[in-house]
Amino acid sequence: MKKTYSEENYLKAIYHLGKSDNKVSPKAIADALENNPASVIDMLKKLQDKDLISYDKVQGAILSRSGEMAALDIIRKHRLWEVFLVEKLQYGWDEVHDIAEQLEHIHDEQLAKKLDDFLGNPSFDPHGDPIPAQNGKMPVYASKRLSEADENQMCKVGSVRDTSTPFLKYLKQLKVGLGSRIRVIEKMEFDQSMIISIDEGEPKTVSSKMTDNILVILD
Amino acid sequence: MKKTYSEENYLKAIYHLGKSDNKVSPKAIADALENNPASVIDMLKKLQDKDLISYDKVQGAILSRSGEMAALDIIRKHRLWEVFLVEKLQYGWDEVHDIAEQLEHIHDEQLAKKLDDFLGNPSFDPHGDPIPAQNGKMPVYASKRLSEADENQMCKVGSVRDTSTPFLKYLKQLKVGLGSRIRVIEKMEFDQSMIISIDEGEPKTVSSKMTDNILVILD
DNA sequence: ATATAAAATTAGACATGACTAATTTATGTA
DNA sequence: TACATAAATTAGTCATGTCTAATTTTATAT
Repeated sequence: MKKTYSEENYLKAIYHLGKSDNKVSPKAIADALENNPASVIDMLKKLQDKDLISYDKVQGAILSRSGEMAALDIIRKHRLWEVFLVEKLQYGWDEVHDIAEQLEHIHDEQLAKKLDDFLGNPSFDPHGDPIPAQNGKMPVYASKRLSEADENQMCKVGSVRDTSTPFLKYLKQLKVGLGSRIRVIEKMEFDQSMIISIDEGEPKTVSSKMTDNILVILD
Repeated sequence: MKKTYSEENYLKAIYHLGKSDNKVSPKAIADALENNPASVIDMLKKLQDKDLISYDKVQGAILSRSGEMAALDIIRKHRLWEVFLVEKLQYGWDEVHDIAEQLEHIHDEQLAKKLDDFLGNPSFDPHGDPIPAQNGKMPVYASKRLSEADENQMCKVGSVRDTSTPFLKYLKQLKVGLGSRIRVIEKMEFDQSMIISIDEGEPKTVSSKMTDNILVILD
């Protein structure tokens, strides 16, 4: 039961969208995949026929057991390849997303396992995201969004939730990376923006869109 | 001017078929790609429109300059990935072809270069085939087909011309690998089969199909 | 030279996965 | 409640790359 490139991308998108507790609507999927809702509905029907998801207007799209395993398998491969690209090929962490997007679709029975072993069985990818095990289990570790940290709190960047190239480039510019130490100087009530100091540098203002997408470990 | 997966496969096939001096006919391409001549003709037209090849009934398909560069680029990537799979991920040389067939289509400006550096700039892939440089130049070394060797000639396996899984499995069974020493014991005039000794082992009979696809360095 | 076979070509169809435009269903607000 | 808007859905179209079936061209053998 091999899946097409497209099917795999839909399953992945549905998985990610399903993590937040909102219902996974055709519109949401269309936005995530940058295509249109009509196309999405066509594909949802196909995925439902293959028992990879269930879909109805009220519930939205929900991954079946096999759909979720398939999604986790793609995500596992995506993140393992990201580790490879950064650790072995010396790419920057903000450059690897699009390449991993392609590599994740390579089909081979043994590949993920062999790559995993070669990389030393990493638990997290270069963005700090957990790499699912073969059985689909996710390694977890305590973390909060930066937006949830209190004023004067010191914390360490553990991972980023948005791994799009523009966001990562923005972080690079701010000199924020995994492990960067951030002190919350002030939280603006009205728009949730924050003034922070990065690695004890001068204060900078960042939006809630930024702080919502950074996961930190509190000191 | 990025090429599709399919276009890349056609260019590669045309390149390989063009190496032997036969004309590259729709039939030959169809056989190589395991599809049918009608499909091939459709694609040849598209490739011609993009100036990647020229095609007419008499000459067959001929790669243009840009078509050849594109083909060499795919072959370069294919062979680099094969080195990676065998050297780093511990695959057997008979297992990697189908995976490399997928990996060769990954698009990224820097990838081939970075992979090449990571692998230590290898000149030959695990099957002994030369890896084109970025500029398309092929490393060369003297070699002949085993079928051209004389009786009693001692030689060393330098590469294989057919890298299909069935052929490689057959070689594995015969215990023939890169560097194996082969002595030609007898050549049968009538069907060009040969009796050979592999690494001084007991004599074995092999067909001309086999000896035509093994390249050797004469002692 | 001509019959026969093989190869090349054309025409028409199909699957996949996308699109636009029109329609229906929900949701939210005055 | 009723209108306005957003979302979901349907119908029809399109590009890509494939196929089969028929037809034409080329090559081969007697």
